[in-house]
Amino acid sequence: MPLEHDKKTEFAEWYSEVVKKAEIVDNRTPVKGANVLLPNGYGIWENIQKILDRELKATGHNNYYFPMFIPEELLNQEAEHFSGFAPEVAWITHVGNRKLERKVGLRPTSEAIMYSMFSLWIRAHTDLPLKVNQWCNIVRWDTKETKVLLRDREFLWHEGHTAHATYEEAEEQVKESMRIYEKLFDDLALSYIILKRPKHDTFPGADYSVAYDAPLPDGRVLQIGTTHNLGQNFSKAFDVKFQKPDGDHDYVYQTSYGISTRIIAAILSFHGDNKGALIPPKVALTQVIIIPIYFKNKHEIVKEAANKVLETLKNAGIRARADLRDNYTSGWKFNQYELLGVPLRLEIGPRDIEKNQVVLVRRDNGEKITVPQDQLVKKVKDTLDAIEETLRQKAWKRLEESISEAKTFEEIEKIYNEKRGIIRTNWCGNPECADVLKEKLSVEIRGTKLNEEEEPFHSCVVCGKEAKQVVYVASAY
RNA sequence: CGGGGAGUAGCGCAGCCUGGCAGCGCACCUGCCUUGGGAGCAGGGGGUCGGCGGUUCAAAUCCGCCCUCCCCGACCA
Repeated sequence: MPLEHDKKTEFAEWYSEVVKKAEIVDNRTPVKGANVLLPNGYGIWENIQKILDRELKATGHNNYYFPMFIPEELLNQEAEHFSGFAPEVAWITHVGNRKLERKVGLRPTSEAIMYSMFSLWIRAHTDLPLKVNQWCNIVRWDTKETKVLLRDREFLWHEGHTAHATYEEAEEQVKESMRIYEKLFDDLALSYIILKRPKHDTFPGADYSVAYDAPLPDGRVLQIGTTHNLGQNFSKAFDVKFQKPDGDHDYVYQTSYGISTRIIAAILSFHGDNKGALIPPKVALTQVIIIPIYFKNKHEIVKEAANKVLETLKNAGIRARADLRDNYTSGWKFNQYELLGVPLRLEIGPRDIEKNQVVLVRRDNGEKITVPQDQLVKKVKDTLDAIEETLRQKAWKRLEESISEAKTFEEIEKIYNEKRGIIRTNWCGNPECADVLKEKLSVEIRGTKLNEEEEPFHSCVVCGKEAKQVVYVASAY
């Protein structure tokens, strides 16, 4: 077994191991929580960027780049927003030996800097909607323990920010962002539950937040994406006004949404196994690895055949690579590329050349498929699709299995101790009851179903008073 | 921030108690040979033993101070 730790029984250790051995991240950097994304990891991000960027542009977003420096007074302009992020903002206080009169923060998110510019750009309803996207790095200097990709001090993300003339348009924008995200998650074969966050867990300064929680194998959930309806909270704070057709003035209605490199942690956790990573085909740096099977005196023939197959696949738009090195045995390569998570392996040796065929081996189930050369491209594409579909089905099955129901505190406690997962239960709406859950069981009220009023089926799981909502509770990263 | 553990080659570790040439496995380089599930043989390269100071003829080893990382807890958008 290539990995020393078992995914099922030692998930935390397995995760740390797979992140490093699958060459996703090298965290041997001088600064805790700020790591190197290696080609096999950054490649996932680049492909996510391509997918998202295409959709964002198709829906009228434009890419911008804003400064990463945010003066304190600007960040402070929306009080709730500031107090939400203040504890983890990194500040520049000195330049050389000279102390700055006003310290400058490194963006923990870009609302403040962006909206201060929006107020300069937006004059009238004819300037709306404004749909801004930015790809950038973010700094959130957690003093507590960091964890590769799950909680880094510096990470990459995309952030969409829009301004609209009406609340209804902003509502529509929230939905559009969700459609874009759900399409991406589908490409990544991730499953999730969509929740409207409770008040106390709403993005600082937002009217409400919608988030995607993905069930990880250890029973905890990971937020893989989020979208906020900001209402007029920020436009009032940053004075983003526009003139309406009737001549009146109003503050714009805003939304923001984001997906970060954290999602790579979800990809690894969902699809990896004890052999290593398994990168979903749509985002894998290498989709097909070609391994020549050499035999004495037949090196050149095999090498030539492998190169020919490589060309064919590349010309068909498939991200293929051939490992022609002869100082590693084919067995070693099989294991290596399984560790790296390449979804499909193609073997070609003297026997195959004679029969004018190749052998495909699926990373997800190890199945070997013999393919005539003239069907090569089609079979490879079909198999990549089949792998993705298998991963997707497994993912949704996991979500289904992770949800359970509890009426009483004792039941939650029991479920928490046995398998965790997502627990459907009832809540009175009092934040104190949420605190009790967090303190006693370290589980959080993650939210309510978004477009579905669910009738409480019991009294509040903590205090026993009348429940107002059906909520979903989980232990989160 | 509190409690515990650990820093020796890229990785994993031994050596420390009892001071005396800095080692082992994997990885890496060269050559031969091999290749359909992690081959073999031979040769080779790589070290501020976390840092600073002290004791000593002599420190990876003993003493002091500091730094970093990991685990548990607290805290945390």
